[in-house]
Amino acid sequence: MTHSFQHWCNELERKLSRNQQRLTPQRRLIADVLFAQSGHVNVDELHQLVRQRDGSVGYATVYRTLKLLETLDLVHTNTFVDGTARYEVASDDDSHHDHLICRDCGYVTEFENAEIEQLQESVAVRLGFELVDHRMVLYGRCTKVDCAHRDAATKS
Amino acid sequence: MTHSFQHWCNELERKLSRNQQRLTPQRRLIADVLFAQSGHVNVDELHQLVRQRDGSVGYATVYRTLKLLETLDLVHTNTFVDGTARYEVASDDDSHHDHLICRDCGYVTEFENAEIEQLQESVAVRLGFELVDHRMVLYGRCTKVDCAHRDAATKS
DNA sequence: ATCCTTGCAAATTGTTTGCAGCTAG
DNA sequence: CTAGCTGCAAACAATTTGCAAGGAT
Repeated sequence: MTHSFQHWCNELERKLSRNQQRLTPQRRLIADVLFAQSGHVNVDELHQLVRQRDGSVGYATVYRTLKLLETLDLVHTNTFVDGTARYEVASDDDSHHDHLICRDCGYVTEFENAEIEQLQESVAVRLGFELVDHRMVLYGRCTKVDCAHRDAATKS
Repeated sequence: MTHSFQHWCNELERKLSRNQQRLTPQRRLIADVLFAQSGHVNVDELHQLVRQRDGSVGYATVYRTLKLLETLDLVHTNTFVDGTARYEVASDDDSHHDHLICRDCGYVTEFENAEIEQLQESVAVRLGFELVDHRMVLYGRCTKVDCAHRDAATKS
């Protein structure tokens, strides 16, 4: 499950100071905004949201901060929605969720499935690999006549 | 299983002529080179290989041809190796394979697993979607001390 | 003082497009 | 001829980088 911003931010500060790096106002702000979004923001969207709170933050800083957060393993990246990099806060525990995305409206749902993960593990072993990570995205369509999530698409 | 170039190329010609499009020498050459590579070539590599046989073929033609082949469903695209688009010949039947990629050497292995696909189907249904497609990539490491595929990496 | 960070602008990278000439039917 | 196709160069979009100035320790 996702934890509190407080906790996540402490984690961030701790990891930064370990490398003589600083939790600057810009970084804290970007982290805050990213955390507030439940997930899958791209750099442009994030930058705009950040600017609403501090108009002086530059594009490059958002890029650099996200890359930093990624190397600290505090956010995860994916590019499956529209090719541009999108970010989401990494979960605290070692749990891993995958994504199901609607081809009609672009709505993204998250899910976990231990059974599949187990099979992935055994596939890897059978092929002589130690499984480190995986990415899985299901593409589908709402089964209703009118895509139930179509509203969600227009908002983005 | 993958079929013969002959067959695949006929398929290409047929689909092209259906839309008053032509199987030009350039397109045939690109198709040939792509087919010869077992898979996962990017545009740059492909372009260089093509140029070895015909130095006059332009970059844009390679891009356009690949996009064309993709819309005709004769090749598949993926970007999971290094972010750049990579291509592989689409399989004849409706079988679908996924990829296992070594974090150490970048070697790509393919596999099929019906059990996982079945579970994906049921996950989608449970969430109210009709499953259309999926992408799955496993990231691992060779279990040997020396990555067994390291040589393959240096060649790319 | 030192060294991390920032904002800006310029540079890169991967990919797409406009256009004039060429080619097949 | 007409329409599709090509190569080139220019255009684009996403991301990265160099640099001089600002700020924390």
